[in-house]
Amino acid sequence: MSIITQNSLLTPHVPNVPIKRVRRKDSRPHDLLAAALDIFIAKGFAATRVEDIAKHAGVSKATLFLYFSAKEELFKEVVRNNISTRFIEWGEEFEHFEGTSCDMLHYCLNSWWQRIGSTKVSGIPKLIMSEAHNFPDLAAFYHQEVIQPGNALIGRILQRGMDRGEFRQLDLQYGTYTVLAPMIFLVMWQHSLGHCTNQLTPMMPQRFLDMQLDILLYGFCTSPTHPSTS
Amino acid sequence: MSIITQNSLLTPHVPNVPIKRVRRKDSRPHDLLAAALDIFIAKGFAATRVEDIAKHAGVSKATLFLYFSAKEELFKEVVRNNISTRFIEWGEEFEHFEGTSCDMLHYCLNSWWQRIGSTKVSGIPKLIMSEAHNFPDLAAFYHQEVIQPGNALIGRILQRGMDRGEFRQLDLQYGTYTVLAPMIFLVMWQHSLGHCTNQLTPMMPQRFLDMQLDILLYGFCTSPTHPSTS
DNA sequence: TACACTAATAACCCAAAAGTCATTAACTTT
DNA sequence: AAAGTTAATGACTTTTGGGTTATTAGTGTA
Repeated sequence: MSIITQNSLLTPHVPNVPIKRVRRKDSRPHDLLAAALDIFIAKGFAATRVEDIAKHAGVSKATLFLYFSAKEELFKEVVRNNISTRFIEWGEEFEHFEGTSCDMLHYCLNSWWQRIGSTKVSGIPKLIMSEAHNFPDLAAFYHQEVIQPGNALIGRILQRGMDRGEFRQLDLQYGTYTVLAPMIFLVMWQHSLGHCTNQLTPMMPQRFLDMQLDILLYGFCTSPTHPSTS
Repeated sequence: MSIITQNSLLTPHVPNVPIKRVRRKDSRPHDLLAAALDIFIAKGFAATRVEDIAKHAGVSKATLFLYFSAKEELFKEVVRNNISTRFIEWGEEFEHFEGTSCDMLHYCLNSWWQRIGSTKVSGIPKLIMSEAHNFPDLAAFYHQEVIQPGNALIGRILQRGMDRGEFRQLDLQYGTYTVLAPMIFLVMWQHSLGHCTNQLTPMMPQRFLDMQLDILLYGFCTSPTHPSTS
């Protein structure tokens, strides 16, 4: 933390030997967004220092502000890049989905796990839940950009299940929360107290999710037995 | 934020008129803990300024440090005062519980809601889940002081239910998580994105909890119908 | 080689905030 | 009421971190 810090991550060099400047206008935004994702996830929003992101991307803090007007804007862009895009995929997949609504809910949780839950991107929902209160602008942005489309997708599955007589008549809003809750719990747990517990009683997220899905479908479905995990 | 800030909350006074000092050695710790609870919950741990707590309690920052050696120690004391004490109550109540294990689980969630979930104290678990990663010491403390005893209590109910043939054979660990998840979700949601959603689609926690308990018991119990919410 | 053009940066500014300490003033005792 | 005790505080130190700006140095062109 003394003199050599600068650029030490990517181009370690002897102090007093001036650093070779590199011009890469095209790749900077991408590099910065990748670095931002890592650091935001590791530290949270408030605790992240913009300078760390810059260093991680191999540039100076001033360069970062050349490409993003403020810390909050940078973060928003990270969300758009890593999450918003997912909803387009899901939307299309759901459009053409063929199987039962049980399968659909199953598929929903599983693909969420593969694309978000099990990846580092899961740090973003955790970050938002954690800091929404201190950054109401970010909260509103995330609500509009992620929560609303996400809940709409879940609601669509439930509605489909009810329409096809596969699910009981459910309250859409609370039914959605019921699907959402295990995902939020998992994300929060793994990024917080999970680390304390895991040495003593390691938690296997897949297994947790399977169990939740089981109970969930058992409660939702009209037929007494539902098609178990295939 | 200029000259008058000092003590403005409790004893607003004209600038340049020196403040009357008050000596209340006995009540200071209590006052400071009460103030700390409010501010920590409102802002979170990192974002809370010790000086705000002091002002809220009607003393100077230096006075606070006279009674608590550091911000973290103050917070720990808040946890002990507001949560740890609850586990003594629950432990005793569970010792003498008479009814079915369904009732017991019902009672567990309901008294949690009344004593923690619906009160401002619910801000503490939310705070911990949010900031555990940045303050590993606090996380470890909370894990030992709250999570372990809490999980033990839940596990006790599940074990009791299995022993008495009321519940199916469940994995204790994941069964516990299944009970925990809706509580964590509720607390996180209400203290974060809940504020965004509540104007559009207000969520009624009681109703959410009832529904969760319903699904939960439906999945846990051996008898096809369980005693519904009485 | 000289000259623009602009990507990149070092150095700076300013505000916040945890913790410390010498000083002050309220209470107690005699 | 004078002296002693100690609760309370103002003022200070130090570090941190978001954002700005004047300067530097790559790159393409003639």
